[in-house]
Amino acid sequence: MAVTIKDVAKIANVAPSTVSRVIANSPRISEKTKKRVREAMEELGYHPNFIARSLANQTTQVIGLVMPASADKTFQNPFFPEVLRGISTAAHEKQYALQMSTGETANEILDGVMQMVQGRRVDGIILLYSAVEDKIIKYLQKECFPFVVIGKPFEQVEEITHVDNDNYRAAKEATEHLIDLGHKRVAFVGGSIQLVVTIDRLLGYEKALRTADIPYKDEYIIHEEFLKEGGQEAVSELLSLEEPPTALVVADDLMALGILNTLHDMGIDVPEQMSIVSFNNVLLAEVARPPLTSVDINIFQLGFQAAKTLIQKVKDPTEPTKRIIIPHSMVKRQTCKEY
Amino acid sequence: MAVTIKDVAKIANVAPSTVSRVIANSPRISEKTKKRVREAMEELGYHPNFIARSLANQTTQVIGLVMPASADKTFQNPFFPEVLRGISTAAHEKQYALQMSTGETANEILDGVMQMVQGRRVDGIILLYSAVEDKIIKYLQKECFPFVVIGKPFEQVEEITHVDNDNYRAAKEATEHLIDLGHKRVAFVGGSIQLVVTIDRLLGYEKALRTADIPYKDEYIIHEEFLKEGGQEAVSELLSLEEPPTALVVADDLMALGILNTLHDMGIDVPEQMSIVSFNNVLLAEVARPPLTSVDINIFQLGFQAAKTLIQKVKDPTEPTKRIIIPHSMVKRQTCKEY
DNA sequence: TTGTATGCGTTATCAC
DNA sequence: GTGATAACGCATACAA
Repeated sequence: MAVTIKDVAKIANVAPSTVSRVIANSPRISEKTKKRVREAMEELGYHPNFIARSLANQTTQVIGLVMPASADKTFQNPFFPEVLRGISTAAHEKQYALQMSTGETANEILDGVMQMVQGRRVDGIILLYSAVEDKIIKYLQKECFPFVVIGKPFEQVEEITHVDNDNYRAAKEATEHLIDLGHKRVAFVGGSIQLVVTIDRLLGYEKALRTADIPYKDEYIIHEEFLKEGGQEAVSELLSLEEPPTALVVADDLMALGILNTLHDMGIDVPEQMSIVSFNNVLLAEVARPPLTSVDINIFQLGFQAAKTLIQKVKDPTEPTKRIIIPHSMVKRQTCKEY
Repeated sequence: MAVTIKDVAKIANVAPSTVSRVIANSPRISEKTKKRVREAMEELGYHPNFIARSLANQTTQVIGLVMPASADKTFQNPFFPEVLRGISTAAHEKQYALQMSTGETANEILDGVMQMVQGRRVDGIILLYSAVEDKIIKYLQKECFPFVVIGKPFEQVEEITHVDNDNYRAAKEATEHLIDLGHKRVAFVGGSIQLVVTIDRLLGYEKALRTADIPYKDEYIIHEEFLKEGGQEAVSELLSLEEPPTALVVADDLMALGILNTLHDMGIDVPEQMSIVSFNNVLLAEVARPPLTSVDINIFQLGFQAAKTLIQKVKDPTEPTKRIIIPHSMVKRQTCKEY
């Protein structure tokens, strides 16, 4: 059995409660006994038992993370390591640990979340994605459990604390950039329409077209969670239209990479024959050939602010609902050209 | 306050201990009372408190994960989401939760591990990488805490349970493939020499050369944790040699991608003027242009087996030390050509 | 400033 | 089969 607070108390000649107070650095303990107790802790190699502490004060110092289903393609996106890094940094600063959901399907994940919450394993939860009709959000709301969403909630935007980009504006700007370059036939290649981010970016794209008086065509809109096969299909579909697009707004760097390669195989030059703007600006964007013009959404900050906000909320449940918008910026590289 | 075992006991008209036995599905409780208790649990919406359970039976059902420092480039490698998926799958099967280390530097991470262990937050630990002179391993050994390493431990290979590929043989085979194609000037581009995997692959590479009676040249060995700038430098360095290599063994797909692009920029055709074999076979390998010939190391299995093995070890501490080797296989795509 | 007593929600060891 | 009761290790209200 490990060394406990009692052992320390004994050899420091104080009561266990005193040791507890020293750990909490209570101001009402004399420096003298503090020192004595600390020496005893040192001597015995004492380390507080977090589980016992959690049980006593009903708080775990753990944040639960809900990732997309691991069976999901989304999981492979470089977006996740980077948000994780942001979350991890903020959590570490405030001495919080991170616990991940496991599960391959949405239902398994929901079960996992229920375990975390009801089992009192975590103090709060961060959802790393936002999808339509999300059961998890509904559950957490019902339970009044502290949580923060990364991305825009599908419903009740005003009532749910979230950290997001202004994806509508970002997509609008990206599209406008293409339009400014003279493109009139601009297509949109998005990820799963189940993801709110896809919806927002699509709306921004539409808005830009409308403002520029460019007709919106259904054939120009493609949704796929593809990487390789899908990319090929999507691209050849677009190119076989009577009026193929001259520019693409692509929802994600990873997709853009796939498209870039498919175009390369088809002998279509980027940016000479096709311009591309994508989103996220992960490392891949720099390393692609040609390097991708991509909208930097500041993924690290997305995670960092989410964790920070959640921790505030956990510590003070009266904190009001917040919406935090992380700024974006377009990084121009070499995939866009005048038309 | 949430509903506890006592509440259930009360309305089921039994003692709390009986409820506990029902939860554990003890055989010495009559089906009749079991049913009654379960109905009560249902009615009240009871969920067991994991923290309390952990305290009582000294086990958390949580596995700790030690990732590389988040400041580290390694963190960005697509390797991690994939091992995570493997670990997550195995953990989920056995009802274990996952807790991640946080921290930007090696020391911060060591502190975190100490918290996990001493704070009794986790039942066992998986190290997702293996580096030379690792303090964490030494600490875990000293504490006799159950852990498994993914990769080969730098020291005491026989005494540490680990899950690894035969990286020596994998690199040897990759190099031999190049040699079989007629290449005599084969260079090695590896990641951090602090990583044991790099060392193993380098040794395999050397062995292949020696076996084929090809002299080993220091100028042909490059180590860098680069992605973009580094890649450029490394490549131009190699190419400016009097006898530049005609083929490259690259330790990682991500690096290979960088090199591919640098070569492309320099107007050097792959595979016509330069052949490349890389490792890991992540999605990137397929999506690169040309698609990479890459050694598939079965990352998912690496994670899956690690978690499975750790759980066995946690449940039965007398389990002997194990070394599990996950098979690899070379996936030939389009980056190699006869010389 | 410090000690005592009690509770946190379970599990486990006795009894009966 | 089931019920008291004592841990598990710590925090805290209340005393002193």
